[in-house]
Amino acid sequence: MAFTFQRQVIYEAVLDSRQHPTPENIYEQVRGRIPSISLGTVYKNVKTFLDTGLLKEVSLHHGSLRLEANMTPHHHVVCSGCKAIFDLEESDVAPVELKSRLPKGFAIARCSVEIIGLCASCRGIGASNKKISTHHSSGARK
Amino acid sequence: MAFTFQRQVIYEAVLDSRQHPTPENIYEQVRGRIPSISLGTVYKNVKTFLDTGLLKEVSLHHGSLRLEANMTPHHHVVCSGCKAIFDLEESDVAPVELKSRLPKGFAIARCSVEIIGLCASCRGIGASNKKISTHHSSGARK
DNA sequence: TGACAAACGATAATGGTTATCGTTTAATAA
DNA sequence: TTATTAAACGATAACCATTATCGTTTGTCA
Ligand SMILES: [Mn+2]
Ligand SMILES: [Mn+2]
Ligand SMILES: [Zn+2]
Ligand SMILES: [Zn+2]
Repeated sequence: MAFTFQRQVIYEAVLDSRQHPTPENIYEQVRGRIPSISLGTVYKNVKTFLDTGLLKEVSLHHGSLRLEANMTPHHHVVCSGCKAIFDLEESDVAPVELKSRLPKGFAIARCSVEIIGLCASCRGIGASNKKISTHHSSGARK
Repeated sequence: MAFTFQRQVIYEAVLDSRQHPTPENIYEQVRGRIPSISLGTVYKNVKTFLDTGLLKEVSLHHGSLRLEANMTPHHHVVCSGCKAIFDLEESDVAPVELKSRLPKGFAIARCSVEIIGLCASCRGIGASNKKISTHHSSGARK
C-alpha cells in the first residue's frame, strides 16, 4: 500500500472522529485539508483500509433493508460470509448486564445481541455456499 | 389501511420466510403468486407495514456505510432517532451467556451488544436534535 | 533519474429506494 | 346495488450511495 497524502488524511479523519462516520462525512471533513480530493478517492481508500484491517465497518448488513415479521424481542445469529440471519429467542441469551454508565441522558429502549461468525455452508471448502439454495441472493455488496 | 390482495400476499411472504428477506427477495417470491405486481408496490407496502408496526427492520443502520478506527472489540450504544453511535468498552458489559445451541455448524467469531434507545438530544422537546451540530447528517433515510 | 505500477480526479454506470402520475380498486354511504 | 372518492396499483422517472472506467499524476524501487 503506497503512502499518499490523501490516504494519510482520510485515515486521520476517521481516527479523529468519535462519530462512526459515513464516507460522505469523511469526504466533507477531508475537503477542509484537501479541497481537490475526489469522493471516489475516499471510497477507494476506505475499501483499501477495510481490506487491510485498518478500519472496520459498524454493521454487517448496511447494504439493503432486511425485514422480519417476528415482533417478539429476540436476538440474531449472523453469518459474516453470506449475511444469513438466524433468530435467537430472547430466553436463549442471559440478560445483558451493564457495568458502566451510558452517555448522559440516554434512555434505553432495548438491548440486542448479535452472535457473529460463519454458518455451516460458508465454512465448507471453496464455493460450497453456492450450493445452498435457501440462502437468498447473499446481499454482500462487495 | 385498506385490505388488498397484494398487501395480503406481501405480508404472508415475509411471515413465511424465516430468512429476514430484502424487498427484492419479497418481490421475487410474491411474483410467483401475482406476476403483474410492481416492485414499487412492494416497497410502498413494506413502508406501510413498518409504519404501522406489522413488520420491523433488522438493522438500524442499513442506509450508508459507517466506519470506525477503533479495532478493539467493543459494543455500541445506538440512538434510534438520529442514528448516533457511541462506543461501549467490552469491559463495560458482562460477557454474554448463551443458553442454547446455535444453528448446526455455526462457528462463533465474536459477539456484539447493541444498546438501543434515544440520546439526550433526541429526547428533548420538538426539534431539539437539530441544535446539536456534532450530530452528523443523521443518516435516517426516512 | 527512469520505468512502471499504483493511486488520483473526473465522471459514467449500477443498484437500492423514493417520487410522480395516470389508472384501477376497496371502502362507504346513498 | 350503485355512485363517489380516497387509497392503492403499475409503470416509470428521479434520487442517492456506491462502484467502475479511464486518462493523468505520483510514489516506489532499481
Ligand atoms: Mn429476527
Ligand atoms: Mn465503535
Ligand atoms: Zn454463511
Ligand atoms: Zn439521537
